Amino acid sequence: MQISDAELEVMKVLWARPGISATDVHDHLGKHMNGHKDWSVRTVKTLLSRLVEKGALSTEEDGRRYLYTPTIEQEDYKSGAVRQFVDRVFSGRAAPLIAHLADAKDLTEADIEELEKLLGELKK
Amino acid sequence: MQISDAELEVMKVLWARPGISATDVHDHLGKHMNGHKDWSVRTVKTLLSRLVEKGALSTEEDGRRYLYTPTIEQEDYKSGAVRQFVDRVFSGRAAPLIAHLADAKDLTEADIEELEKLLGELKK
DNA sequence: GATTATTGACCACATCTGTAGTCGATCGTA
DNA sequence: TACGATCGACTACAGATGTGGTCAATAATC
Repeated sequence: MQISDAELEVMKVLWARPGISATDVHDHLGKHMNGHKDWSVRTVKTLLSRLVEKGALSTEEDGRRYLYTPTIEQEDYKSGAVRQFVDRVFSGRAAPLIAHLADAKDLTEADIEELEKLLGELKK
Repeated sequence: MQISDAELEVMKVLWARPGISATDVHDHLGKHMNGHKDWSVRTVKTLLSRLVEKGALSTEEDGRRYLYTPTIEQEDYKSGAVRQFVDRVFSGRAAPLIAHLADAKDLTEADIEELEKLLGELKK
């Protein structure tokens, strides 16, 4: 189940607040998503429809409108996305990916601490 | 500069062997890429053209044909791809990505060792 | 009650992608 | 030298994606 960039933004809103309407999704996209998502309501509705078609969202009627809820957990989606990405760019090898993260200085102090904690758990 | 999935496979061949012809790229795709890339030569040529258009490859005439060479380093591409991915799926936070890698058991023993080495360097 | 706003259903349309095909020129081989 | 293989240029075409419009029904407001 492929989810496009724009669709993913919509999913993020619904993962944070499952069971809201198209208009609500539109409002939250405007407000919370750093402003750079100023799609029209139509556009958001199209994205919602496509996500329903794809089976990523389920709907519940609420009077004349629909309330949307993700059918997949965000964490499950992320796991799949990570695996796909590692396969695609790093031919399935995870370590080089981490090296790149470090390179790009995308790792903060906090990230490094978290990494250490993770490593501790992995070695158990 | 967006590079699609299919185009990336072509780039991988050319990163490994810069300055080869379309036919050579086609042959290497068949041989080395786990067999699941059995595109026709036409398809490979289309991908090459698109990559040239996008500026990802440069060409050098060699008689009647072209030799192709990447204009971007593979490592640079990877860094960009990682950053984009982290932005898109993890809203820019790298640590959760690593947690997912661990979750998905995509990390082998060797990866974990490499991670430790990396951590050592990061803490310096 | 009449007008306006909202909603879902369906439609539009350009660009990107995957996957080739056609054509005219040329190169190598019988 | 005639013919098939190969090359690049151009064309094709369906599905995905980003972005939104139209329309008819209905809800909300003056």
